[in-house]
Amino acid sequence: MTALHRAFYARDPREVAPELLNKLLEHDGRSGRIVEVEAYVGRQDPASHAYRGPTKRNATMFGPPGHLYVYLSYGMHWCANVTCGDGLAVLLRALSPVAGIEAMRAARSAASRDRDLASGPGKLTQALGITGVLDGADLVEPDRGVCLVSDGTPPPDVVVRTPRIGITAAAEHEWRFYVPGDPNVSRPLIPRVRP
DNA sequence: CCGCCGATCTTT
DNA sequence: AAGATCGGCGGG
Repeated sequence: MTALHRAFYARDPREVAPELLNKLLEHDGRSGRIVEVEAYVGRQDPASHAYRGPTKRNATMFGPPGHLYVYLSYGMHWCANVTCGDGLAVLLRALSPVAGIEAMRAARSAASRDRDLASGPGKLTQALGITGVLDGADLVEPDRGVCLVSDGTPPPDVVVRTPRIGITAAAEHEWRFYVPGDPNVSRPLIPRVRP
């Protein structure tokens, strides 16, 4: 494990998550700036895939940190996480497109505006061409064409924090983080509570 | 703009 | 049977 991997290792994903904001995710000539993430706190988090311990699906979450955990959501959308070791992970929820935008438009025919290209966890994998074959890829010392880098832009001084989207268990925790004012964020506001 | 609903398939 | 989602459709 390198020093860069150690930046993720066994660290609380609630700390790692805001630090990932403004980093770049690159794949296949396309890249986007990370503008929205959520922390999943492993065995102690009922909303995490790792809550019940290691399984075939979540094996990558229990592998080395700084790797990509990809899973199929609702039978049709791929979602991507950065692993932090020991079942801990950060879900990548939205990107601001930076390079390869034409390729993203081609991959995202449903997007009528560029702000819809990667404004959700399933959309961003589609925009970058990330699928389950990349599950387990090393993001720090890239081995399969997908990587996480910084272009020197630090995380924002102020980060918006809200409850996580689309979960029912442990919904009370504010473990979603996003860049204020960014038009690519999946849902700018705090999700409404159903009566 | 907002809310509802179906698609699709893996996991429990 | 539910799920870390998305997009099309209808209504306001």
